[in-house]
Amino acid sequence: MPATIDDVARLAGVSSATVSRALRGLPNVAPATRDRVQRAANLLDYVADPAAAALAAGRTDTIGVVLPTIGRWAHARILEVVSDRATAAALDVLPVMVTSPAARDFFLTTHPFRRRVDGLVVAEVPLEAPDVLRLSEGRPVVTIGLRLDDVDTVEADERAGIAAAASHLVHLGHTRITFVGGAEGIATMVGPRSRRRGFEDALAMAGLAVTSESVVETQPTATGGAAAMTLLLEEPTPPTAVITGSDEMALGAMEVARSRGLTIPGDLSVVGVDDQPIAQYVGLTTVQRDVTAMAATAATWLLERIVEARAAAPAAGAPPRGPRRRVVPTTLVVRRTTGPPT
Amino acid sequence: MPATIDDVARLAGVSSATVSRALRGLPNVAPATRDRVQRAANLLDYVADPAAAALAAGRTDTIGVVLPTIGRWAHARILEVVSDRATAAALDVLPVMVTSPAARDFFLTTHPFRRRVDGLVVAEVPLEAPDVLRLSEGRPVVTIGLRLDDVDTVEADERAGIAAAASHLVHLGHTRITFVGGAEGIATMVGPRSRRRGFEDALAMAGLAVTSESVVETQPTATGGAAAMTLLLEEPTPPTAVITGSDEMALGAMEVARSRGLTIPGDLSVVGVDDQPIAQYVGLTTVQRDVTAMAATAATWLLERIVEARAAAPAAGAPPRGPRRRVVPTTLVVRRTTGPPT
DNA sequence: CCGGTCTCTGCAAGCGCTTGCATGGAAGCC
DNA sequence: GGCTTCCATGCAAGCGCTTGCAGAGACCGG
Repeated sequence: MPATIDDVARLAGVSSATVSRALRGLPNVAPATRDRVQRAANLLDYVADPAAAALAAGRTDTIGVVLPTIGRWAHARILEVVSDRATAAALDVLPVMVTSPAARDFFLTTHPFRRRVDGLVVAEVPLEAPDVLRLSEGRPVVTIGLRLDDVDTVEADERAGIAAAASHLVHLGHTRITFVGGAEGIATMVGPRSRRRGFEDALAMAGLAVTSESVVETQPTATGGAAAMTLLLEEPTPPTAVITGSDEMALGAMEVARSRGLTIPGDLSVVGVDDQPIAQYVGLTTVQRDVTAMAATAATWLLERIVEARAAAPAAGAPPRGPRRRVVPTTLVVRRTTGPPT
Repeated sequence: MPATIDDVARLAGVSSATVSRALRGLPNVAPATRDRVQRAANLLDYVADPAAAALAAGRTDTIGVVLPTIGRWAHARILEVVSDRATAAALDVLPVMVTSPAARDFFLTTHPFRRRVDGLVVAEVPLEAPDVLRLSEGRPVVTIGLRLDDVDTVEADERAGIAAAASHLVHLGHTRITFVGGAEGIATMVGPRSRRRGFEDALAMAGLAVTSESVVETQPTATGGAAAMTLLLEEPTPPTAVITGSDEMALGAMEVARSRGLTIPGDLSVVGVDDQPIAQYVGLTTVQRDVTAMAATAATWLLERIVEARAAAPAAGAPPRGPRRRVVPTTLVVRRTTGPPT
């Protein structure tokens, strides 16, 4: 039903090859011809069938984005920014959520992902190097918050950020500080471990002991933060300050504290991570991660690599440049949820 | 480089037609054959090229999701839920952001969207009926918060929700209540207008006059809410309560009020819309919209329509059932940002 | 035991593009 | 002015699947 390239060719009085070249802006098409073709295409409301184009040209004009969720702020923002950049480059975006191990396996084995994309960004999904290799099959990959050999990576300097947060609390006079982490055990993901290390750094520097009780683990959600806080408040000497792995967790923790009658920051200081827009409006002290910059960098790099790959296809002599790395700085934003212990 | 269907066929000792049928679970394949094919496919790590399949079969196994943003909570959540449902049905999702009029035009004219999807959900993007017709070209469409003739639609009962919020404020004793709306002027979108109407309903019922000053318009973001609040506080007799069009706007407004030294809810009561998870943790009184249910319904309907369309292709005798409509109820959730005026 | 039914499989024709190669004519060069 | 070079275009061979059609057995009942 929709017009095909042959319809356009007939109407413009040229061959379909010329239509293809004209519409894609390839060289060696006479201006007058290009014009005529363009007009014919407009008249017929023609757009090339992406499936046919993909099959013939061996490219999909799509980039994949692998994320643990879409609903959580940082992930949504990553998808949004990458999507923006991709659209500007005339590429589509294929988001895939890999939340559970089961989803991961299905995705790795059954999903025709690798056939569908020209490149992919993997954001904060705990995949091992072989998995990514399998997914990409030679296509360009950029990861966010995930360090793999020979793969472009952008990450936030969470270690420094958390260290700054911890030392901020120390200077305020806190001595019982707990770090509430989310998913610290995943090997390939840099965020969790480096957050924890930053925490230990700062405490050590301040001469405070890092006991097994000063670090707890939970889900990286508001609910997880709430659960952890509940447990902490049941201890004989609860902390006077907590640093959580995300703003969501911080809010969850705060709500529990409040409902127990604690004032913030009087009885409890709370620090989050991300500085999502909400944080400003609720006055949350937090370690700001420039998620936008991370996503933009990842998108830019990926697009560059894709262009490279296309150009290199005939030449086949691309200098195998080493992987790019970028560590985006973090900033401690002090607001109203931290103060001296009373 | 990757294995093709012929590789599998050769290895399994059958024709490619049989491989195709076996792998897709079509009938009329001997169990033993199916097994052999499956094993060969596994061995070669074969997955069918979606582009080739799409071209041959005339379907894309993809659904499009058109949204104004991905970053804002409700939109991210819609995308997440739809994506979940689609994955379960072995479909991919193609998100497209239509934020500006320019993006809209590009999208409508240049983007090969219609060729890429088997159906689409349009969520809170102000598109006119002809636009949607053009996009869908006969494919199934479901809209969220957007009422179009002959198109399945799911929406929240925002009118009732806002009315409940307004009457809640009236009962608390407020007489100077302002509604801060976002994008009320868009004709096809039901949310904005019905919110406003609900507001007027409740005020009229309470015998309060709806003046031109009791409704203001701004951007549907935190910044927009802040800007509106700033203006309101400069008036000689500012309102003692505001209802905003979203939780984000409410938070923006609250922050401005706080920074001016007003207490909440003492000096100012604030109500939002959505009840995103954050709202609970900041104690925001809000009109809860069940975004998850809306998105799930939209996804379910769309998938049903797609299945119908596929089945009907040979039969071509589908009873042209009228469009489905669902209005999801809203609930006023009273928390700590509303109280009697002092 | 033979024609009629099923079931399973293969053949081959596309699906709508892209692109290497060939062609013809115009332009450029000495 | 003849010959090379280059530009604009067309031809046609795929890209890797799906699917209508047909054929070959297997099976069945009378």
